[in-house]
Amino acid sequence: MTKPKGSTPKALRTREAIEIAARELFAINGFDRTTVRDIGARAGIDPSMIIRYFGSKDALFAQIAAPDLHLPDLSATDSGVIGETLVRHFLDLWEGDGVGGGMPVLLRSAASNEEAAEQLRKIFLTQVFPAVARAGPPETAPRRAGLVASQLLGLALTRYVLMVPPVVMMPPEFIIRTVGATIQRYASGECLSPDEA
Amino acid sequence: MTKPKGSTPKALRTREAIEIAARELFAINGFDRTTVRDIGARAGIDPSMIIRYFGSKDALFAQIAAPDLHLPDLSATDSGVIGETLVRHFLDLWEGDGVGGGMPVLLRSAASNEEAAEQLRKIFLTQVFPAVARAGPPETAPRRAGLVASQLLGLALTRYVLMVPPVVMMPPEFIIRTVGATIQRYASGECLSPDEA
DNA sequence: TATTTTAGTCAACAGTTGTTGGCAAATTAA
DNA sequence: TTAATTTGCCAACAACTGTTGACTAAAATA
Repeated sequence: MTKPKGSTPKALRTREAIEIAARELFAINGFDRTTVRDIGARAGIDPSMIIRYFGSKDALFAQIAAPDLHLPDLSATDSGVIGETLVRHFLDLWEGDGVGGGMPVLLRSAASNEEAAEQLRKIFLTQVFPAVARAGPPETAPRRAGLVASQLLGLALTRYVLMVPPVVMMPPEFIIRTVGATIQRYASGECLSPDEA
Repeated sequence: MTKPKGSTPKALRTREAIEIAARELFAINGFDRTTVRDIGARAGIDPSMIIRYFGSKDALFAQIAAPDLHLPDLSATDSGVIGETLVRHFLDLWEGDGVGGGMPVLLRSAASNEEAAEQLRKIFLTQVFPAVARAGPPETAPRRAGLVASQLLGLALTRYVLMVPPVVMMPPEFIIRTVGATIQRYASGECLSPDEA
């Protein structure tokens, strides 16, 4: 035994270097415009290593672009501040360099990469949907979650990808208050007629 | 004289065929994943014609992706239905196959194409901004327009590009009412403190 | 009709892409 | 230290990219 192919300390270090470089480049340029040669150059290793470590460029992307949103349990928070809580959480996630940085990666790539789009729908389904669902009547849960997603992703798109000037300049507290109020209305369902599923 | 290089009826027909094919493919696959060979095949002509007619792939894209939103003059409409009017207008534009179809094209491509992103910012600046500006106090105009853009583009993103199921299923009247209310709040500035520019 | 101009095709170019096999160097295990 | 693996680099591949020039067929002009 004792033949760990790819788990020696040196291997783990370069493996992580590749992941970091890939995450940065995918976030900046998207999937298509990021080449394995670019990633290799940034990680300081030969491009061929990327294939040997991850099998293919697509496989590498799949491993990079799986962010955990760590959404808070909204059923526990005061129902009056659900919107603010959600927006604050997302801004903290996106503004920092944490693992949630996988979100801009997906947003940049989802436009032309069906796999990335599927990944984003999955995140929406498994993380945003349950969190929003508990904040209102179950019948209207899909629509409430859909509206929340449209505003939240629109914010991320205009602020981090398209970089529309006034949206970029807005201080976090301002966004939390204004957009938070919208999310609040969507999530609670106060904007829906009682008879529409 | 009488040497119109590219204005003979036959030339105009194939030129239009190229534009149509390009518009469709750009909208479906985005800029990067659309090749001149694909466009040529769909238009039924040799790929080299595309270069001879438009100069380059980028030039073709620039001509395709310049949609005119034809936004209504909101200063003339009742200030109470500004939101609904705007959302209804965008849905009509996007839902149909008209010239406004250039919007999904841009949205798909803007993620990885800086030129497309710039184009989208330009459209925002020259069309959405003025329309929204007249609906409230001038000092808050940039922020109001920014918020409007974030919700409007988020709607287009989730409904036409990412195709988040519940957002796709929403009937237009539902969107006009719910999202329209949000746009109304953003555009009028009723969600802003009076002292924040 | 004769002639000039244009539309269109073909083949090929130079560059870039993801990916692979062979070989030297370094690290690990004994 | 010596032997066994594995990390890493190099060169090259096949496929695909946008783009170009030469040549043929068609159309417009006279």
